[in-house]
Amino acid sequence: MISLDTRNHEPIYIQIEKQIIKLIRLGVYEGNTALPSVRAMACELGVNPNTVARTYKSLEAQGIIYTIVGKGVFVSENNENQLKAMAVKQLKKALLEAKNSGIEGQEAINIVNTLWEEKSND
Amino acid sequence: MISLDTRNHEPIYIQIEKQIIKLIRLGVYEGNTALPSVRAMACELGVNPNTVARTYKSLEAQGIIYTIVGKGVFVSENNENQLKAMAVKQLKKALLEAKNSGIEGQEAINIVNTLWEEKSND
Amino acid sequence: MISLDTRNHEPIYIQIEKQIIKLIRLGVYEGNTALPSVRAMACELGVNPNTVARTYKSLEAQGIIYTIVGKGVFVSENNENQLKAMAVKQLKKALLEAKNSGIEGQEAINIVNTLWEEKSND
Amino acid sequence: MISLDTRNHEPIYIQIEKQIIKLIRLGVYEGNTALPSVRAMACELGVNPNTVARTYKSLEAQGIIYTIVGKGVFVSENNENQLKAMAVKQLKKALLEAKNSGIEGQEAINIVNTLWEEKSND
DNA sequence: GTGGTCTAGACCACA
DNA sequence: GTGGTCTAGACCACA
Repeated sequence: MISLDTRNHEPIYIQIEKQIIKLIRLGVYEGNTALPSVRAMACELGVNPNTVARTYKSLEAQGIIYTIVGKGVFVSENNENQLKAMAVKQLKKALLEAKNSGIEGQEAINIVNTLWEEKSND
Repeated sequence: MISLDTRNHEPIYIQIEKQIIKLIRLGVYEGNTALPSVRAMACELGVNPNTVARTYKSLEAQGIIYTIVGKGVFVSENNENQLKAMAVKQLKKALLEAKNSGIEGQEAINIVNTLWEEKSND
Repeated sequence: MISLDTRNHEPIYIQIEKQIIKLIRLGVYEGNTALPSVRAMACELGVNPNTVARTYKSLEAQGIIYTIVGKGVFVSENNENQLKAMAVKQLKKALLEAKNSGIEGQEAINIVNTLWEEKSND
Repeated sequence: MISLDTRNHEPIYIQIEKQIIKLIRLGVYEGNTALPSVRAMACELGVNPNTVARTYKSLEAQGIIYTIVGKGVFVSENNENQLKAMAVKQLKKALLEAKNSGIEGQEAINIVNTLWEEKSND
């Protein structure tokens, strides 16, 4: 369910992180259920366990997952609000850049309308 | 006119690039006029000439500036459309991510309205 | 009477250990009376018996409990002084660190006063 | 200036972290001056560069230092307040544990008085 | 078995 | 030269 693009300059551990967040958002990984172990995930993705461990550490630092040493890594409960807040924050940053690039509010709204009319795609 | 934030993890050459683009957009650097030489710009900003050279290379690769060997670096003419298209493309990408993160169109529009009401800030 | 916080990174066996010490201090477990067996305690807490065994081993190494093979695990007599001494030692260590971090004696006393005014909380 | 105790169960990267914080507090490393590079520090301490990198990442996450990729790692300015707040927080936690261990406020104050009378030692 | 730490060392972007 | 990422793999505490 997770695909890596090694040509992409985005670090692998970030690519994994983003896709896990998406999977949590979609409900594939539910609250308090275990994620694949570091080793299992690493094996599945064909990357080094250290790389997955880095992803998990980052997600834990954000409160999205929690680890129990010796038991595994688990999805935090009720992180909907948190994920939403992260998305809003990113959107604001992007919109501010767009504004600074000379895009008018009406243009931005037009783009929003066009994109949200289409069917959702992941 | 260009300010660098060394604490920001955005590479220096990208920070310079973005601000040159903004200055071109604002008309500070006009079509077919010369930009400061690599050395002059580097000296003014207190950075390594290699860094400015990297910025200019990137801008040239995008067609925003052009080099005349032995004479200097010049702003391309009529790159308004191009700069606009770049900004729109970036915005679309960001909005698509927001949509995939579960943000509703109306929410996005509300954020747009809030941000564009405020006074322009750089 | 013992509650575990799996999200806390403090190892489970240490959490159990601290709470047993507190229960002994509070007189819930009295001298020469038996603690629940490893299996009973593990079952009650929903943890692996190995984990409880580790706790008991640690408590025995500190002389707080003793084992009679085939009969069970018992609370040592007269360990008040010992528990007190342990607590004082830990406190001294923490205060020394605080002092080395530049905290003034008066500040420390103020914090003490604030904390001891409040109602005891576990 | 930094000494490691490999027998100590405290991870090396944490030991380094604590000692760098102390050196910053003591003014050995001043604001906006560079720390030894990852490689230099690793060489000096006889540890792997990755270990030092982990320390620096952690310090950066706490805002105590900042890195400029390609240039080095620098001490943040004005982190006195921050370092102080960290120390106070740690002290509060330790005092709360002491209180829960049955230590009386007056005893804690006595220990404070005893320790702060002595000459400061690092 | 599970995550955490650490080594040894490679390659990369950046300044 | 500087930090960032990644691999390969070892050893450890913990459950």
